[in-house]
Amino acid sequence: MSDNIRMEPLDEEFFQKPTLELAHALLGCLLIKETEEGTTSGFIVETEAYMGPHDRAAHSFGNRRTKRTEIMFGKAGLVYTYVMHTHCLVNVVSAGIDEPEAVLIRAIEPYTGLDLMQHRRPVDQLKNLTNGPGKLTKAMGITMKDYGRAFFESPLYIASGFKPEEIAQGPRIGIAGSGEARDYPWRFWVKGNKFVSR
DNA sequence: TGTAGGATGCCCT
DNA sequence: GGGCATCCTACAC
Repeated sequence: MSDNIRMEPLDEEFFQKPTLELAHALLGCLLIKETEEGTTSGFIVETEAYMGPHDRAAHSFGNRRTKRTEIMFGKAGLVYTYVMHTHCLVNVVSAGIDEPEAVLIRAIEPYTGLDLMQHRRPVDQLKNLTNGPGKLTKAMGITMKDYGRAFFESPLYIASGFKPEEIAQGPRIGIAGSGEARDYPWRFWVKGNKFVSR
């Protein structure tokens, strides 16, 4: 991990790359959320790509365009949050206008604001604080209010972090009912990082 | 207007 | 490994 971390948003252009490439590139980046309670941040260590109209596991499968998925049709770098059961999950919109693809942030390694994160989400072991998509949003205070924001602007943004030594790739999680799409190796993680969800 | 079903997490066997 | 909390969305009537 680099010791000269800059907590400044990446350029909008960073997000303008093919979705699978973006899912790769986001690993090691720093995710930052500023709230009235304080600022928390963590390095992205696990992502999943959702490839739009032809990906049965994607919300935008078949070009489904609803109030919920609308933001996926927007430009790369926008924030797509949605509620799953009792949790809020956060995605980075990718690809071009009218190409509803996205990258789900599945896990982060806590960096700053540890106290605030543990206050929001008390856990017995640190590794359980942010090792899942619903966990990290709660710890960082990411909610539906962030829907439609941009990851290249405060208060919820992504900065450069460290360059992962080795990246692993495999099938996505929690999409068993998505036919053949469940086997696509579109999940990426920092190999050996203990905050990866599984 | 009703209802089925999750890109989850947690607690129990 | 399985059940359930809990709630919004999508879609069927």
